[in-house]
Amino acid sequence: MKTKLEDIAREAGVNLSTASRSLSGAYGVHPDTRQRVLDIAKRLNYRPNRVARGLVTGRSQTMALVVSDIRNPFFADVCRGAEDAALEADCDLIVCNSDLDPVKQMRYIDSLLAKRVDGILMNSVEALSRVQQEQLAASGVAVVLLNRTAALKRFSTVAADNFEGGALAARLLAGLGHRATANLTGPRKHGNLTERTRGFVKTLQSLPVPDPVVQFGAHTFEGGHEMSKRLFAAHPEITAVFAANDVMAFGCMLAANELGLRIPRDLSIVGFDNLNVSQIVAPPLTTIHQPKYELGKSAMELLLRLAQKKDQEPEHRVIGVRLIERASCAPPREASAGD
Amino acid sequence: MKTKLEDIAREAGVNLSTASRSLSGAYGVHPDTRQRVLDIAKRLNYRPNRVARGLVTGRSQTMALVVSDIRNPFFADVCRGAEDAALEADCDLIVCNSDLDPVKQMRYIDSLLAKRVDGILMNSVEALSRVQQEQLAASGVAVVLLNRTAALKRFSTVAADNFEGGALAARLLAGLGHRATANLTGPRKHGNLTERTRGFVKTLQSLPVPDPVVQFGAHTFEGGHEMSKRLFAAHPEITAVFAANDVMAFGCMLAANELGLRIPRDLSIVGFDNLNVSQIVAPPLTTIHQPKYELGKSAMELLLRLAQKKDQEPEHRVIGVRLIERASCAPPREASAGD
DNA sequence: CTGAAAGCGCTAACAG
DNA sequence: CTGTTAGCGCTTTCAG
Repeated sequence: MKTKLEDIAREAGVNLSTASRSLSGAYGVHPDTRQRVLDIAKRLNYRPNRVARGLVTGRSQTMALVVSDIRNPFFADVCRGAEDAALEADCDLIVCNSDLDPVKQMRYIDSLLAKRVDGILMNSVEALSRVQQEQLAASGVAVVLLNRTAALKRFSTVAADNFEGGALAARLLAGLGHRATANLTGPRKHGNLTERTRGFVKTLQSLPVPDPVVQFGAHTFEGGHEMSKRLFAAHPEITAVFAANDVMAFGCMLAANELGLRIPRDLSIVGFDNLNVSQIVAPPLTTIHQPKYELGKSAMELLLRLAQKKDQEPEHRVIGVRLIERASCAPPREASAGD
Repeated sequence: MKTKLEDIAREAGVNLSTASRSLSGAYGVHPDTRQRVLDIAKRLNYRPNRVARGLVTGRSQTMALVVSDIRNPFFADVCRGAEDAALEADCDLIVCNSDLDPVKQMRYIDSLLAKRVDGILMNSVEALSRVQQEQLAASGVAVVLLNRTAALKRFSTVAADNFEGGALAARLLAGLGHRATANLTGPRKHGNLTERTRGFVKTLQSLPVPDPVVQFGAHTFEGGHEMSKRLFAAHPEITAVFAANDVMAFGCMLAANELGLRIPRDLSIVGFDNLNVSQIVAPPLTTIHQPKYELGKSAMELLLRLAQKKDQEPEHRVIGVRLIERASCAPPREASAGD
């Protein structure tokens, strides 16, 4: 039914291999012959079967991206950057949502390896057991991680300077006069988020300013919402919160609204990511900017290089962040009121 | 290097086909033999090569999703729904960002067909020429479209009731007393968005209320921003705008803020999609809700069915929408001030 | 420059 | 229940 190489070879009166060579643009074929083959291929609407080719070449021209959830706008940006880079190398991109679930993540990896993808770009590898990580490394696929705290040093990584981002938030809030602070962060195994927390806590300690109360939870809108409700109930003295990403910050804002807390009068909030929407929430969110699209793009470019030439040294790129000051932060009321 | 079926067959002292049968769980193999093979496979960390299997079975266990831009949270939601449904059927999902660019879209389709994906879920087919659509239909892949205005009736579709959504917006705004309205919409070829516009315009006319000024442009945050700046400059009399999706509405809100227009005092805005963030923008956005995740999931389930049994009648599902009233709409000032 | 032939790793008849 | 035998559609030596 589908026209195959054999059909066009027969039509052109040449051998299969000549047809193959003509189409793959290899040298060693007479221009006329080649043109003839090309014309016939076009006329017959020929589409080379890439899975057959893949079987012999061992490359699938397919990359994979494993993230916790594409609905987080951060990952959507990363995904777009990765996809654009992949497209330039004529590769397609499979996306997988792991929800940070070890079972799910391993299942995906198995499937990807079975399909012989050329490379895997992963949010994180922390959910995997040591043996699983070993297996992954042993499998030979190119891997690059989107965070730095890889248990195995052999994986390449590209990530934002999360520690510095947390530090930036700490300095801002402390500078404004906040002493009772909190931090909303993701699951303990989430490398990037806990790095931000570490930067925040360490910097506060160095200033010195009292330790923040840190809440671990789901790094989603809902997670931020839940954590905040609990936080405000247990710690009414809190005057500022640093959310380890913007969507958690949004959840926090919602919780604040529900309790009648005014931002930034009663509560200062700083996020992390600088999502597009963070400039139009109420009030516009002060946040740490990281170049999301570029991060995905850069990571995919590295992955493509790794997939091409094996046995390359792992590389570790860290990407700068910066503070974006908007309207969600102000000095604490107590500080000015002397209460 | 990688262990293959032959290795485990040799190790188990059975024939290749017996090994194959044991692993694929087919009937007709002695439980003991089967268990032995399974054990050896596990011990050797065997991963069946799915591309080899794909070559013989003709199925790749891979689906594709072609959207304009995954960074639009609407598509991220749809994508997640589609991915979850695909996962249940043991399929992976390739995602492609077309930017509604005909060349890019066709290039993706070519690549997907070459890889023999089992099905394609597409935002739209409007960007394709008639012949391209014919080719796609002739290729035999299962296709389902995420909008209803398919030029070719043979493609299945699942979409929200876009016309009704536009009508809902019209009735709300007209009921509030607005007479000078505008509509921000996407490119003319964008089926869903123009359908919303049609519902809006027709309903206004039936009320009757003066025709809105409709602006066509990029259906993105930036697009909404640009269109709004132009709109407010040319039509200062406008008191209400219906944006054909939430991200354009956000862009509109930004433009309004920049011009010092207060929402909803000076300007009412209604969006479409009911994105998560629309409840925390300033002010919370009145919008038309459509079940995004479910839409993607339902569409993928249909696609999976189509991919399984060929020659099935195309199916057309339309999913209900509803108005979510929040704080971005109010009666026009002129109406009450009598100006 | 072109042809013949040997696989890539797996499944699927068809026999036994 | 198990083994034998053909391929799936393409690339790639190796000869000519």
